[in-house]
Amino acid sequence: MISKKTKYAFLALINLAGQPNGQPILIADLAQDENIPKKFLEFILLSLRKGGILQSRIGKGGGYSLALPPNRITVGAVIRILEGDLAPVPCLSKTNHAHCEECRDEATCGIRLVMDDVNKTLSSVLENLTLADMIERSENEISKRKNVVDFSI
Amino acid sequence: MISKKTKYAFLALINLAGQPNGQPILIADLAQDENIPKKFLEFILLSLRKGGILQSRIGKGGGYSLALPPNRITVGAVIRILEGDLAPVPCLSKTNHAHCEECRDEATCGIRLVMDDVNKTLSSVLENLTLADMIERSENEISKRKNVVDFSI
DNA sequence: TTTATTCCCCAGTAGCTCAGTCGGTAGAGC
DNA sequence: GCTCTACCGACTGAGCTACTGGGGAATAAA
Repeated sequence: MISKKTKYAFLALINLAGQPNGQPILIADLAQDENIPKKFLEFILLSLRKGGILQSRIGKGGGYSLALPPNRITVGAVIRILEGDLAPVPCLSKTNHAHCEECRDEATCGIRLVMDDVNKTLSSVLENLTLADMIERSENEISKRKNVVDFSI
Repeated sequence: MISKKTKYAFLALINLAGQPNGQPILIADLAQDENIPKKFLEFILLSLRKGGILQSRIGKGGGYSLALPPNRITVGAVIRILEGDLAPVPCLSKTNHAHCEECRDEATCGIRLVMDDVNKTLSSVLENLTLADMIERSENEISKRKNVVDFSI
């Protein structure tokens, strides 16, 4: 289950992606638009900036904007920035690998071997889905529903 | 990331699967064998029994044993019993569906649409991996390593 | 150079979950 | 009826989640 933090991040990113020619938007406006607690959003955007997904400018006319085009912002990257490593067991984590104390032999541990499969599958799905997909899917769904309504009139 | 509870559960299940002709094993023995806090293991085994994966007998000669053959105990079922629903967003949960208050329109929410894909992929992977796979993979790895050692002598 | 604007950053907090622990109850077999 | 075993509810300390508050620092316009 993704945290609220991550969900807020996606809402913010979708909003930012909709901004005409990448114009910066203020934390305060974004917070109001998306109904996200301002201070919390501030922290989220900062994390995304440090993760290289957003860029910011201080002072008048400043704000946040995407640092990459939406089709290069993967769902996996966003989740990894906000939730940390997404390995299902500590011994599979690349960034902060910690071997499991319960494990007798890490190399032959069945749990690890099976979870590695899960991990690989999950990673590949999350790396192949992008912010652009999120937006496209949503738009497709909206127009599909609109057509249904139009026909039914 | 799976919790320690779930990892203990897999360790216990692997141990139980190795028991000759499904003989019951005591919580205390299992706890000692696998280095799991006894009281904690007690609760885990109880959950698995309620989930239909284990069966128990009280009194002398009692204990726990598998209620199903290892190839019918899926990794997904075990995780679901111990961690609860594995839906990535509350609005995708089948068992306790709660719509996300942030969401304007659930039907056209891009986050939901994309996460549904993730959810489906993850579910199908977890439902296709079983306790038998865990054991088999581990044994394969052990024999593979043993051969390497044999040849190197 | 002042001032308004905007992000940056640290510190704290209520409530919840995780990983257990304690103490007792109830059923099965001898 | 005694012993062995699983069953069950309540409790706890540490750490995490979802925030809130108070300033500080960079930037641009005046």
